[in-house]
Amino acid sequence: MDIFSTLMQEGLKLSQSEQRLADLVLEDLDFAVNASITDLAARAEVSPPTVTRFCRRLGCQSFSDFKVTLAKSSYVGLRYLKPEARSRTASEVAEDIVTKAQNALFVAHGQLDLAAIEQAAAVLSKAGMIYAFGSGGNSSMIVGEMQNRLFRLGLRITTSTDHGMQMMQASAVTANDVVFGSSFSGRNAELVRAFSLARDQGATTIALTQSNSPVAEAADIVLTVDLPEGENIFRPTSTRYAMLAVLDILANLVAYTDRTATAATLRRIKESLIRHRDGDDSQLLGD
Amino acid sequence: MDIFSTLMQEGLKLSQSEQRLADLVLEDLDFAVNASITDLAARAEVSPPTVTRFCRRLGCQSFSDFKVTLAKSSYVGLRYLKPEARSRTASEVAEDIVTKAQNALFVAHGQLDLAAIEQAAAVLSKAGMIYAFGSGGNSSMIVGEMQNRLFRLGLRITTSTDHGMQMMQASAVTANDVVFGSSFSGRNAELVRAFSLARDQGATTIALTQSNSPVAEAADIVLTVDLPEGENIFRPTSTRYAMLAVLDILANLVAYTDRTATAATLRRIKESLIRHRDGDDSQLLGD
DNA sequence: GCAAATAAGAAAATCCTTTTCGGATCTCAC
DNA sequence: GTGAGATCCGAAAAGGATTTTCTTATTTGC
Repeated sequence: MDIFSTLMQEGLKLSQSEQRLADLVLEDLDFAVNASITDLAARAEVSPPTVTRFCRRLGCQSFSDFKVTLAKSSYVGLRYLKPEARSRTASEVAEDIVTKAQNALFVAHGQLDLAAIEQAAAVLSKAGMIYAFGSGGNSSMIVGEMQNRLFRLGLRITTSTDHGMQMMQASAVTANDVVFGSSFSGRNAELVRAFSLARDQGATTIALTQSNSPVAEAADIVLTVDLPEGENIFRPTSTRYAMLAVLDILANLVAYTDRTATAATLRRIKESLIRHRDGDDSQLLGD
Repeated sequence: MDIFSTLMQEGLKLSQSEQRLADLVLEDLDFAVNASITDLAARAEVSPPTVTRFCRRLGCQSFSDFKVTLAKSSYVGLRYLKPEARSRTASEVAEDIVTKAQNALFVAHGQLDLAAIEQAAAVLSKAGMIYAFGSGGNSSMIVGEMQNRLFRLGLRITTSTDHGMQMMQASAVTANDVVFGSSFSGRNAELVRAFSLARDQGATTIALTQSNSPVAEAADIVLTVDLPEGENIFRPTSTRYAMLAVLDILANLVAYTDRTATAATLRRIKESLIRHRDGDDSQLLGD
């Protein structure tokens, strides 16, 4: 368990002085991580022994252990709390985007519903045919990646970003098929309709979207990614990174679900990669 | 500058004892981060003052400053050095994929050639027409994203994943155009040819690829991402995350290059988003 | 209202870290 | 070679930081 989350959680039983320490640490992580025990104690208006006891209560052996743990575990979360910086220079933009992407991964990881992902992996690996639907720039990237990851495992998968085509395909599925749909906002009404049509046919539906959204409610299995997005319209959404990760986890689990079944396909891909590595080939599989 | 990279770099001028410390730290970061100065000194067979001097040489104020810096900056890198873990459970797979993605972002951020990105942004923002080329699952995702990010800024951009079409388009460009090409391996021979054709026409070429590769050498501006990829064929490449980040930075810089020019387009997009947010619309722009 | 538990600081002890100092080794010009 | 100057590095001491111990409130539960 990560110490940062521990500190933030509500139910934590702390005494008055310890709570003051916790607040101080959360409020100024930079200070907490760099200060000595006496400085920290002074600023929280407690005595040094109280700080030591506080660290022990949080599961650390000593104050320095606490500092190291804090420095490690909160590195990503630490920057998350800072107010939106107005970045202008290339270096600021780079820092900001990379940080946001790492944060998105960090937060999404904490939210992961592993049971749902495992269930989705099981369903996908047994599917007769997989239809991956998504529209708009971001979701169409996601379904493209979905295909890119799953065809390699020997699964039968097609994608569509066209609503008309999605409706027709959703009407044509059989009970053994799976319809996978991605929607960032969760309010893609056509996707909801496509799910509904597919469920009428007895197919299983999987949504990758925001929780408590129409799309989420329309699907059998829901993989949720709920991230706060900044207001900067110049900034591409960092949710993409999180969704990509969910997809990668899903694909990986599908691969592991039935290793013997996917092994043959993967071996062929690997051989193909090795065979072409030194030739004048365009490295399609690697690219 | 991140202390982890500093430690690894070759040209660092360290004395014998200091080198022994550096080796020890790199070899067992976990120990280095948790040990006291006396323990560390004892294990490196040097005296405590030498450790203090070592920390100062690396730009830290004190030993504890060094430990915190190490814990912070190497948190991601630290796990990177660990041998490939055989992950099986869903939770392990998730942890592994998220960590690798964060690592990829972390490492790529450190390698960024900001000058090249700024140059690319300047060239793109002034381009008459942009052609984005990439083949294979990963690179075609990248060029798709490239289009997704740049059309929003009012730029004229088309993509192609088809070599034949790429050749034809590359032959048809004018001096004012830009050809952007992505290749994970850097050995996409057709892309090299397309770059060469485009340069013959006087167009500017930008590559997003591995450094010192044929594709990198064939382009005017090179945005490099050099990441070691594990051997696990089941595992999707984490380089995608890094490339996506480079793209986001690029797109953001393009947006900032000429705010007045892109402002109009962005405003329309924003209005469109707001107008459709509560309607029965598929949220195309948001998705 | 009182025993037991808990909380928290003062003081002391311990341990860690840094500074100071001096000896050893190396470098390099002559 | 050889001596002046650098550099390296540990011993010892000084100075803090951290923890332990002890003690005194304060709270809790009965």
